[in-house]
Amino acid sequence: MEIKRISDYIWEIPASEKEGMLVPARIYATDKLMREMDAGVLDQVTNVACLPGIQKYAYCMPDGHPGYGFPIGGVAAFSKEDGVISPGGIGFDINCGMRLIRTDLTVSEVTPRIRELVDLMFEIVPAGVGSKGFVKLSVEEFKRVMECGVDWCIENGYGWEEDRERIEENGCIQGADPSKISEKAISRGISQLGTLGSGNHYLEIQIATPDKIFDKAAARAFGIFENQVVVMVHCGSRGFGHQVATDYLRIFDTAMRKYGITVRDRELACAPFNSPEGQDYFKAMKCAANAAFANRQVITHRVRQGFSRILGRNPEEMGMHIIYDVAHNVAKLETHEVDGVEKELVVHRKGSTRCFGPGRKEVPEIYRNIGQPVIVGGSMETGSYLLVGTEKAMTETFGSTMHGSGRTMSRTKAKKGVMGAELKKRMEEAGIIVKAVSMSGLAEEAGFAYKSISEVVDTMEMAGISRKVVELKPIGNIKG
DNA sequence: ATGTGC
Repeated sequence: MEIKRISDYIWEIPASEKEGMLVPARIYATDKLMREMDAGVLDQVTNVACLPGIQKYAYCMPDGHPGYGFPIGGVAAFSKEDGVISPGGIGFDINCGMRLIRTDLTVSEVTPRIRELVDLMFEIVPAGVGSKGFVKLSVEEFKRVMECGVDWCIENGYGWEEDRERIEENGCIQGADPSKISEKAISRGISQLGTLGSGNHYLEIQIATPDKIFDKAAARAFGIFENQVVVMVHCGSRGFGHQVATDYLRIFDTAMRKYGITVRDRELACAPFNSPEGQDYFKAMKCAANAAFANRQVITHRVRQGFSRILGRNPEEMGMHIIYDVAHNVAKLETHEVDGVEKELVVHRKGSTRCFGPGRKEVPEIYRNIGQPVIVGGSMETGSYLLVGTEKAMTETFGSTMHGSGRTMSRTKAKKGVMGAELKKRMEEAGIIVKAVSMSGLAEEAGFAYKSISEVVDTMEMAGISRKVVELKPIGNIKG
């Protein structure tokens, strides 16, 4: 396949390279990241470029790796009028996302209590495959969670009024319709509120690394200072979103025949956005997205309680404000400029993050003159970043950036590379106290199984899409 | 990612 170099950080596969491509594909990467990019990504991103109604380019971010149909790290925007919606472009874990909670505490106050803190968090935030939460819901209440997301949590004592505005979509995407959700999805999801899940999902206690505050103005706006303790939460909609995706992939299989859509790969199953099937999925997807916002909210409540119990002060006194919560597996209706015209588009982000620049109405008022906070998780050994969106992202990538490190090897291969117990020991020697449900699950998340987060972050910064605000280093990790 | 797969 011919790959054209557009700039130091942008590569393009012309639409002439594959039959059926409607737009070119663009990949953000340095030379090194491009050389190491899985060939499956190039195949998938050019398949996406063939989908009806796609606008401008099919994108892949530098953390890209192959996923179900679409690459993880993908961004694709479709015309609202004659484009499609595709579960493969959103991911099975609908509204998998990141939340960052700040504190006024410093490393020296927390380090002496870190083992107790990790132990307590492990106890009060259920993790692992099939884990159940502490919140008991009736079917009617669970449907309220689907419709209201974080609003339900705040009304029921799981959050502060101010939390709402510090969450993408205020923690509640309008238009969620629980009548579009199967019984099976309800039965899987009803007991999972406030749970982490497994895989690379985690709760991490981190430090704002000294000398690694890159953007002083943004750090000030986000309430970040050197040696500060913050808490990062990475999880999504658990079995609930997974079931929604499974249900609608089946429905879309037949819908595609009905609407005469052909795709290069069955995993690209989609339906016209304006069809009844497409709209039903969009409404169901919003239910799962709101459940995921609520999931991270209940976990936040427990994080505040846990810190309070160990440190003997109330969460308000410790300044435990949410900095931001942002999805990296979701489709949204957004207005973007295409060929000089403002258009409403169905923007699919799968393993990519919204990163709106200053001024956009979607950016909370408290951050509007700075830009939207972007939370990206590295591997548990290497650290994470808080970034900020830019003006350039709005014109180049539909206001989107990377989401994390991106795997470089399979889970099976990672497990062969290190034993869980050995990794745990190595991490403790490096000052990271880790408590995991599964030791083999821990090994799958070893740092060597991921791309370098700093390389990926630097790529997006040099491309002008998102800017580094601060690097965050882990001192405690809870995972499934 | 996921009550881990044909």
